[in-house]
Amino acid sequence: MTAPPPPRRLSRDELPHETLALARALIGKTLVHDLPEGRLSVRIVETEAYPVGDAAGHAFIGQTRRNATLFRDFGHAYVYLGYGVSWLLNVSSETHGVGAGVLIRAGEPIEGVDEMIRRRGRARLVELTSGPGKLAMAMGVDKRLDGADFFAGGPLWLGEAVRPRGEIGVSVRIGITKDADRPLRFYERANPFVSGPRKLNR
DNA sequence: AGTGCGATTGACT
DNA sequence: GTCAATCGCACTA
Repeated sequence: MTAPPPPRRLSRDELPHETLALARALIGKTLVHDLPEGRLSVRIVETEAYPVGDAAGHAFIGQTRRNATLFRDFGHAYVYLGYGVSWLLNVSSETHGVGAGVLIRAGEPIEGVDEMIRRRGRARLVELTSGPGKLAMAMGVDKRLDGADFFAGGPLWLGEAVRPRGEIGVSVRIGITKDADRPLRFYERANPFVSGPRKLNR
């Protein structure tokens, strides 16, 4: 077995800072977490945008201690606990003082699959990272990484695409009640690691 | 101090 | 398909 070539780290200006463009651009890119146990990486296949002024976004109520990372400049990890159960990972977008971000909802396991299986307590590949809480758990992402900079040489980073991406689908976002009709969810069509009901994924 | 509510998941009918 | 678990946070008083 030959290990796949490591992806190159992306720099801050190789991705759009604007929220919707970022959500689209992240599809196909690599999310990496380097740990003592080894490298965990996924190919990002699903995202959701939470732009400025979006009533569904955590930043809508203004800056609080919980959502402070969303107001940092582009490229910081906003990690919060959803439903008291799951950690969810976002990338802060726009510029300092502007509360917006992109939720990373699903990925396709690339490296560290055995470790992901251990962390998830599930052996089936499709159950490892096909949802935002699952992805964070498999990738070893929790509150400790809130505020981490994706582009400062740290253990959590974004890499170039490891292969061309397929056609991108767009749908409404999953699990929200406010601003629920906006087409702000992006995913790679026909990718088995995308979350959500199949009818949303066409 | 008490209340209500999720950017979810997994178990179960 | 339905539904409970679980808890940090924002808000009210």
